[in-house]
Amino acid sequence: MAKKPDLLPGTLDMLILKTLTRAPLHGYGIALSIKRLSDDVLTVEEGSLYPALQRLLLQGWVKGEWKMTETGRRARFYTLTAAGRKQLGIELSQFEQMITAIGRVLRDAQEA
Amino acid sequence: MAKKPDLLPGTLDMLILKTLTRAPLHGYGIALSIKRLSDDVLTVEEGSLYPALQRLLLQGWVKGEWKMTETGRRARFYTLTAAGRKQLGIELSQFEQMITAIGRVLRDAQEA
DNA sequence: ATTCTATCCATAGATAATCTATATATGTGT
DNA sequence: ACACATATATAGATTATCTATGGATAGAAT
Repeated sequence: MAKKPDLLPGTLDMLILKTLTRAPLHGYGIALSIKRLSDDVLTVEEGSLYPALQRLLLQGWVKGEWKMTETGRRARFYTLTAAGRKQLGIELSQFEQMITAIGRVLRDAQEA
Repeated sequence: MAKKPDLLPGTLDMLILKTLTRAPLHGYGIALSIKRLSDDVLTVEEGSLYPALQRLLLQGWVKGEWKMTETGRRARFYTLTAAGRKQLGIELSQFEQMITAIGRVLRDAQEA
């Protein structure tokens, strides 16, 4: 039985950046948001999430601040930076290009 | 400058299997076909292609036979097996599910 | 009180997929 | 002779993800 992957490799950073366009969120919240919006199809494991957030911090695409949640827990909230917003644009257009290209191969495009 | 990937990780096997539904092909031909159908967006490097073909052979999703090309070269032609056809179906539906789910996150789906 | 579940962070190690680079060989065109 | 397209293949590096932990706190349930 071929195991179903939790997400499409290469898309996690884009999903996180997109999620942060709505509002700053902590890691756990990001994971929950992606899971819920995707109707439980996409699951972001901690072992993928936190390394990804480290990557994004290092690139300067997000910044992090420790704050309190509404429920009185400390959590690190991530905010999209201007560079991050720009990066999201790049990733979105590359992704769309890829998907379109894959679609052409899958639909067995005959040359015009 | 973020380097643009040649393909979306996790999609290569599917693309190869799909390509073989048209006709048996050798490795080089598969790579060319994908490149052309995708309008040069998807490039399959040798270092990705041949390991992928080994995987597919090992799984029994394709079989390989040495033959002569029209131009008189020996080349290994790959043919889709019944199991391969079934696998392609699985991968196609998983892929579509993933893309749909990613689309929901990217389009910022509000709950109904 | 204690236990369970949910919330929250983070890392180590394994696994898998892809890319870079290289090696080999033949046929065609110039 | 030389370049280019055709054709296969592997070694090694890189990167991304997953599995499996480990910790800590809050709230609800028993």
